[in-house]
Amino acid sequence: MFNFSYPDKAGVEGLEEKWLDRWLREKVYRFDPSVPREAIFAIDTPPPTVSGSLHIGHVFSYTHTDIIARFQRMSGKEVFYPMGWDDNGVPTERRVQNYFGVRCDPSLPYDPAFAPPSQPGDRQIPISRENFIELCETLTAQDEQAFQELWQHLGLSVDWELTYTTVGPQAREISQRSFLKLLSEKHVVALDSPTLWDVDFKTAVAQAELEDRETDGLYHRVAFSDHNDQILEIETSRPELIPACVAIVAHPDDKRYQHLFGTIAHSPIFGAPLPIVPHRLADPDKGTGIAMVSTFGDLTDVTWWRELNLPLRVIIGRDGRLLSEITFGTDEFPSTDPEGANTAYQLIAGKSATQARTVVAGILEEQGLLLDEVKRVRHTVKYYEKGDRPLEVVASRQWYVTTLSQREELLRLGASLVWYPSHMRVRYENWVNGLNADWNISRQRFFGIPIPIWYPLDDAGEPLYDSPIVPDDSQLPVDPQTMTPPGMEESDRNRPGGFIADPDVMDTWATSSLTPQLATEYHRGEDLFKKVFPMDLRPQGQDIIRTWLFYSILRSHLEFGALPWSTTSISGFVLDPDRKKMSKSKGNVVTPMPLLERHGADALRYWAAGGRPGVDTAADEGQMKVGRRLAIKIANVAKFVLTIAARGPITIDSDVEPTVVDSSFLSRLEQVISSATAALESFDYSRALEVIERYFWDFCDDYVELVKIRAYGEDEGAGFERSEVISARATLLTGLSVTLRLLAPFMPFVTEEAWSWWQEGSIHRSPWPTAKDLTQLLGEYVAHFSNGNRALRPPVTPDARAYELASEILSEVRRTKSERKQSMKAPLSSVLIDLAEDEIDLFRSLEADLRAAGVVGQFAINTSSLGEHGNRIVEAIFTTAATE
RNA sequence: GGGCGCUUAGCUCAGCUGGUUAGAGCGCAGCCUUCACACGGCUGAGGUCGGGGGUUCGAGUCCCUUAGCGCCCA
Repeated sequence: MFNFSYPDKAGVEGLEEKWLDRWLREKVYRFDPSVPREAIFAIDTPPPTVSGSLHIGHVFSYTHTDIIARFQRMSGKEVFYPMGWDDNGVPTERRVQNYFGVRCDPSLPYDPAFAPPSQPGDRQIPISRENFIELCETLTAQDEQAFQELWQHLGLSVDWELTYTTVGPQAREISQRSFLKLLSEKHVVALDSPTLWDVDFKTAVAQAELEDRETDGLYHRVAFSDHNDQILEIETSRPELIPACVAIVAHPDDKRYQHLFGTIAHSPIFGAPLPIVPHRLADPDKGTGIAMVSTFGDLTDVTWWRELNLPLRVIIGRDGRLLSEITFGTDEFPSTDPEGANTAYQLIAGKSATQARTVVAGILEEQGLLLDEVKRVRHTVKYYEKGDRPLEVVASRQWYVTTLSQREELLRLGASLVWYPSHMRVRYENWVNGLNADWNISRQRFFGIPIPIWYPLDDAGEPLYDSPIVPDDSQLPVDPQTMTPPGMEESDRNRPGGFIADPDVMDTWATSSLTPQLATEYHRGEDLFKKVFPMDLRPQGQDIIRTWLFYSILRSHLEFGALPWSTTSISGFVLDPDRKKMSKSKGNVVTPMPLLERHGADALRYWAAGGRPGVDTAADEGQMKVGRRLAIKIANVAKFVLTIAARGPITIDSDVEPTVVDSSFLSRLEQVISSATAALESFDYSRALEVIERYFWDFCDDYVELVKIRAYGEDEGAGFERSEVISARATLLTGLSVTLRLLAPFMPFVTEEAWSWWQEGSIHRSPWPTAKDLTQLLGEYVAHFSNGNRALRPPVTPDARAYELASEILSEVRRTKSERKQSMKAPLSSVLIDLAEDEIDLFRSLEADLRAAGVVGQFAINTSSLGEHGNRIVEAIFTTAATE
């Protein structure tokens, strides 16, 4: 039996605090790993970047996932739903620098007494690598707290005992072990080669981190000289690279330059001999159609250098400035005029590329080698996505993960992954098809997971890169900067015959791409991992398909030969209320906490659930208000139904058969259950909500209104049979039970509250409603209302038209009253309605409910003019003369 | 330049495999307050589906074309 206990006034205030606390205490969302794999639904949660700001976009996409998680849990799955914190990498470093006003100087020794200033000063304080890392750890811990509070307030049904981070000891261990495994299988290699390089961050970056930006550039038309000392006009936007020039290229079919192929030209100012060679990548329509090749101005230069076997003349350093120790007239930098070349070079040595450009342009102009006005152009230049200056190409030693050779397999895996929405697959395919480099995973940064490698030093103290020393598996995780390789002593570090550590850390994606392994605790023995991997769902943003999703597939493929999950769901962005993209610089970022406090978690979730999968959605407080109203309505109708139900058992002498309209209503409910379930099974939470919400308002406006008088019972004097009263109460309660459960994934707080007024246990662990439960539930409630003495007789075959017809007539009665400006309670003495012949019997079975709900004395039936009036109601006579 | 998505009521969006008078919410207008709900309820007025062409008995829904917006990639 039920324990009905509901408040006098139903509201939604304070539900978050009450239920959050209880859910945590009662471990409602705890994952039970003992069940078989088929009974598990595993989610590879996106670990939010904790150093980033909290914004409404987080609420949006995480709510989508939580709705699915809650649905799966109620459907009987044990939901593996961990939370991760992404605290790794450059964003954290940058935040620590700004927050504390410090910078990392790896040459400094550790200062155990160091404490950051309370306010960042004007100048960044240099601190040691270890001090810097400590600050990173301190700050991320704080940031994680703020995120956790938001998530809990929002009601995410995460199991907080499954939290992981992307830079902690487990992450280090898993990342390093995976690195070493790929290394032993030659899927990770170190190569000395030209790399895209950010001169401010002083690190290599990968293709996925590039961004094309349209920038102002200057085209200089420069006079080179050909083998006959004739002028050869070449256009370049980077004249400062003339000293790094190694060749000149034109398209093989370009008629203008056929006669020059095979000859030697010379660069202006520096007099370097330059072979003129054909290559298909030279664009005849660009400039004069003939281009200088430098090492390196961009990635095309790299291709030319490689394919044409050109020499290397590096003048740009890792800080983006021109190297000082360049001498012309040497083998490396040949020149017909070493003295002039060196004098000119002295003017640009040590300058930034931009400064040097101006200087060289000045010299060219002075010497009459600038053939035309310098032209302003808009062109696209590659930037590091987090960087402020164009990328340079720098030759350096980097670690790469095999990628290009896996293209076909990666496409095949992408095709076998289920995508919601499905067109997002195309973005992945475009990316894979456009790959042009292996994945560079080494970064020349401080806060990250170290490359777990040392190198022996020969007797001259030179590192032997070809024979790296790897740690024992039992040593992991290692920091090669502070730990020593097997069999060596700390005193052997940096000493001829000893060893040095690899100075680099891994790209943060090299760890984030392992979140399935991290979450399933791959490092701890393989029980959980074996059971849960591959996981079921990867929810994530569309912006990181080329990084997180792509890299995760790549790693899983290389290591396990399989997809890491069967399905991915891709969320859209949140736009500001004016449908503009939110960004810090525009200052239009919407922060979630004030909204949560103003409207409540259920209301924000309602708004989020309205954003269809993959579709960009505006932060709309209007929708949040609608959500809040819905939550209040849920509480109220629940209270009302329970008020009626609490009137208690009625004595009757036969079993109960549900009335025609009651079973008709139940068949509508059955349809709602099946379409909502189907939508949720295919991750279409917004469609499910739409179906459920529409039904919910029908339930309130039509069904409850239609039967409430009957359900009150005999003492209301409405003249219903006792069994009809029980049928109404049982159906109302059935409707309420199902309605609350259908809404629970969307509005976990108010549904839990209403559930607690009459049920044991959390609604979030109660079974998801199914069509076949309805009869059983109804039977239980019939038994309840008949003191356990009576059962449910098999329901009549439900006639869907009954509930429809009743709703239609009730709605017309309301319209009639509204049009005559009468109260809904104004009595009508007589209503004349149109019915088809075959509707009359059906109507008779609804008539008593309609008379009660519409306060109608009697209905008169007209069968002759159906359809002529456009309405059912032909005429309505008010008991007291209507004013019109 | 290539790709993907979008263009339906004043606003934000549904409309899945083509089929009865195109739907919802917000906003707007009108009405209704002691008996679930004024942090409310009921009722109503608004569109011919970006433009053009085609397929079809029939198209918002398929095809072609065109314009605008957004995103991704080069």
